[in-house]
Amino acid sequence: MYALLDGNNFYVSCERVFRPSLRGRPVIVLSNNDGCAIARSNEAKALGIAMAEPWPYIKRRLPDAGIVALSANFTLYGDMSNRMMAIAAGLGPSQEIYSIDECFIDVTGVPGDLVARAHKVRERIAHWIGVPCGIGIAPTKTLAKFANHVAKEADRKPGAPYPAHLAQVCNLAAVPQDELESFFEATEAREVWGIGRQISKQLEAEGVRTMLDLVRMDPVVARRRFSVVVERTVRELQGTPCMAFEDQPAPRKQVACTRAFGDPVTTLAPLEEAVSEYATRAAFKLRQDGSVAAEVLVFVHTNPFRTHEKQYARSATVPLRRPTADTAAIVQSALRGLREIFRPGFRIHKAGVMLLDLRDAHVEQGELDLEDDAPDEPRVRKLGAAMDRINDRFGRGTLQLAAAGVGGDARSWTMKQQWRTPQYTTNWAHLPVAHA
DNA sequence: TCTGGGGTCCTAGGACCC
DNA sequence: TCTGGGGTCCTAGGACCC
Repeated sequence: MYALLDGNNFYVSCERVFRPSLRGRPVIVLSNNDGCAIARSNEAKALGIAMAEPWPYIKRRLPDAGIVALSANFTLYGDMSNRMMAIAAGLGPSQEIYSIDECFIDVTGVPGDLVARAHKVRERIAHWIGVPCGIGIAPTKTLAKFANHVAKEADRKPGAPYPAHLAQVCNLAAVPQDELESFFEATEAREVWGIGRQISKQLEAEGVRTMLDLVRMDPVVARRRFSVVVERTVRELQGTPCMAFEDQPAPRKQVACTRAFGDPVTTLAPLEEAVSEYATRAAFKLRQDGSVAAEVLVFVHTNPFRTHEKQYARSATVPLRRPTADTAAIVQSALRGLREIFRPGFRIHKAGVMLLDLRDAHVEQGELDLEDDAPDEPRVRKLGAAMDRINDRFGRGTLQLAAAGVGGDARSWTMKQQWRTPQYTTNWAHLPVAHA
């Protein structure tokens, strides 16, 4: 038996904890570069603001709605997430953190009234963290996701199709079969976890419109007509667990740092700065994971939405001399790749660095040192660790490679973040000051 | 006259998720 | 003011091996 707990409108709820005046108002959080909406309060959803709707469109469409738009503050959300997850873990013996705002908890064998226990955890999170959340309980992960959906809808719009007593916490296993089927019938197939835009279109063509149609599908047919992925979803909806519970997160297989620019870039120099910075950040993530990379991929492309502009998109994969997490080696390789793919005459909109073919840093393939300039790995690692400690203590960017650029204002490529809120919980300098 | 059977590994592209 | 960023998994097809 699984529980799925997730924060309601998580990013907006985090912002509201520190600015209670935002409660009851339409609030949205924007993507990097203040591009489009990535989180919406219920009031914003009621205005018809869609996920990923570009901010300029929203403003033009709803100039007088009193919408509050905030730039994404991932440092804050990450810290609030850690706090929420720590309390959520109390729901059962093991937890899988699935994303920044949701986790599965294996509640198999937990004694007592599961629903009452879930309500207590919810209240504790609301009280201690200040973020509202919903909890769904069911025999499989896919059904737990649906139970969570029911809990949220019953809270937002009690009555039909989901009764008020299922608000906030919904244990699907306690819902009678005929009522359950009425829930399934009231839900479109595309709402199901794992059924996206393409598959739902294909399902519709086969006459599968509601979740009930999907539940009644023969898994063998699901596999033949679609894929093993759809088959698993169907089986999960029928109550057979097909998705592993991963309380020990598997090591990542790739690490990326990519950004769209605040203003388009046309020359090599600022691109080199940006790519150096992205490579530095990616290398840092890699060290945090305890991994090393064997390949660096760098890419640039123009803005694909500006169809009237000349388009250009290229990437280069550069093998590393030996697997490493050394910032200097990774930056050098990324820059080498960049110089290979750069062509003047285009308005470059986005660039990124990806580290591929990752391995465990503790498993090292020995080799004969036949070159004079072979890097001294232990010293390289010490240098990297020392830089990380200094940056951890004095702030990110205290020490950096000169390649990433030094001229503050000259860094025109940095993203726009016009309405960034303070890092309330992680930065002493951002603490509010009370004046007597 | 005319070309086996069984397998692995890699890659690109598609689909999905939050 | 004009469209995010970071991931995963699956599949088909090609190259290659014996």
